[in-house]
Amino acid sequence: MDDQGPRTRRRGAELINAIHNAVLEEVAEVGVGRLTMDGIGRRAATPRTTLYRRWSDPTEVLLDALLHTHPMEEPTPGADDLRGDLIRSLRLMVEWAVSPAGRAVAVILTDPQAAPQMSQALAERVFAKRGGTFTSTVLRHYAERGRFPAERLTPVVADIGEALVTKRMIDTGTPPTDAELEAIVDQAILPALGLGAGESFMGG
Amino acid sequence: MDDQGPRTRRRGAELINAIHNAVLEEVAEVGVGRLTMDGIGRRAATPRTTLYRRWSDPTEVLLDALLHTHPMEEPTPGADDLRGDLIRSLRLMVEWAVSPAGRAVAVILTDPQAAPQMSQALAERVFAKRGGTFTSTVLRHYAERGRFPAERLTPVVADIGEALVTKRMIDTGTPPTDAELEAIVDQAILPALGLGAGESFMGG
DNA sequence: GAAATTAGATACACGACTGTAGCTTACGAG
DNA sequence: CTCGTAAGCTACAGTCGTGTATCTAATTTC
Repeated sequence: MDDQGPRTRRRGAELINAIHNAVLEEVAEVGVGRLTMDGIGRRAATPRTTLYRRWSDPTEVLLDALLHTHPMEEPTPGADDLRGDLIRSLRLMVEWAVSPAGRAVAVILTDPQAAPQMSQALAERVFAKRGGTFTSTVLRHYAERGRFPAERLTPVVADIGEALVTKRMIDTGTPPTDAELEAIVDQAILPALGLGAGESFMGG
Repeated sequence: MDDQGPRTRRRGAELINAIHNAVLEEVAEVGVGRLTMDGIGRRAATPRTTLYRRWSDPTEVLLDALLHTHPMEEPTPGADDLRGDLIRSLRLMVEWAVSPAGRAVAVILTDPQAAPQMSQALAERVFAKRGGTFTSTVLRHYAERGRFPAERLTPVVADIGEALVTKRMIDTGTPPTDAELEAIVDQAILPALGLGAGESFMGG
C-alpha cells in the first residue's frame, strides 16, 4: 500500500521499455485504429509530452516498439525427427503469436489502414527477412536431406501449417492446443509431403 | 455542375440501402476502430441525425448492414468432379471475400475489440450456420459418395483450403489467382484426402 | 556540490465526433 | 389538395485526442 515512497523517476532505457510495452499492450487491446498518444501515455504512466519528445505519432511509437522486439526464435531442426520438429516449430509460432509483440503484429497485419508502411517495416525486422520462418525452416532442412521429394516443398505446402494455425486463432480466438498442432502436422502437412498419408493414419 | 436539379429525397429502403453500402465501404476502408456516425453519414450523403433516428451507434449500423447482406452463395457440387468443385468453391470464397460484405467481415473478425458481440451475429446469419461453408460442403458431398475415405474429412482437413486462401490474402493483400487456387487444391487438399498425392504431381 | 538533462505536471487552443434539439421541406397517403 | 411522416439542414454543448508551451524537480555527469 505504499510503493509511493520509492517513487523513482524513470529515465532512458527503463522509461522507453515501459513505453514500448505500453504500446504493444494498447494496440493489442484497442486495435491500430484507436491507438492514441493519450492511451499509450496513460498505460505507461507518463505524460504525453514525454512521448512527443521522441515520437511524432502513435504509429511511430508502435513501429519503434516492434523494431526493439526480440526477433522471433527460429526453429532448429535437431534429431532426425521431421514430425517432431514440425510440431515444435508450430508450437514456437503459437508462443510468439500470443506474446505481446505477436498479438500486435497480428492486429497490424489485418488493419486496413496500417498495411502499407507497417507491413514492410515488420517484414524487415520482426520476421527474419528470409522466406517463411516457422515450418519452412524445418521443411527445407529435411528436404535437403532427402526425407521427402524436394519438389513437394512448394510455396503452398510451406504455408499449410501457419495458415491452419492462423485460421484456428481467428476462428476460436484462442491458440491451438498441442493435440491440434499434431493434427495439423499429421493430417495436412505430412500428407502434402507424400508422407504418412495412406498408412499410419491415427491408428483408426 | 447541375445534377442539383433532380435533387430527390431518398426514403425508406432506398435510403437504408445507401447507408448499408456506406457502412460496409467505410469499415473496410478505415477499420472498425475508426468507424463513426459522422463518417458513415458523410459517405452516404445523409446527416447524422438521420442515422441516429434508427441506430444508436456505428456498430449497430454495421451489424444491421451485415444482417441485410445476402448470405453467401453455397457451392453446389455438380458432376463427378471433386477437383473442379473444390476449385470452384474456393473461387466462390474469393469472390465473396473481395465483396464489400466480405471485406467488412474480414475486418471485423480480426478487430480486437469487435470480436465478442459481432462474431456471433456474423456466424448466425452471414455465414450459413452450418459447419464450414465453402470447401467442406464439397468435401462432405464426395465423402458421402465414397470418393475418398470419410475418416479423412477431419476438421483440420476441412479448413485447409480456406486457411490457405486467407493466409495468401493477408500476406499479399490481393486475392489468389486461379492458378494459386489450383495449387492449393492439388498440393494441399487432395493429398490430405489421400488423393493424387504420389502419382500425378504437376507432371514433373 | 554545481550544471546539464530530461521526466513529470500543468495548461491551452484546436479539431473531430457525439448526441440532442429545432426547424424546413420533400414525399406519399388519403 | 391536404396532411402526416420523415429527410435534410443547421446549431450547440460536451468529450476526447492533439500538439505545443511552460514550469518543476529528479538524476546523471563532471
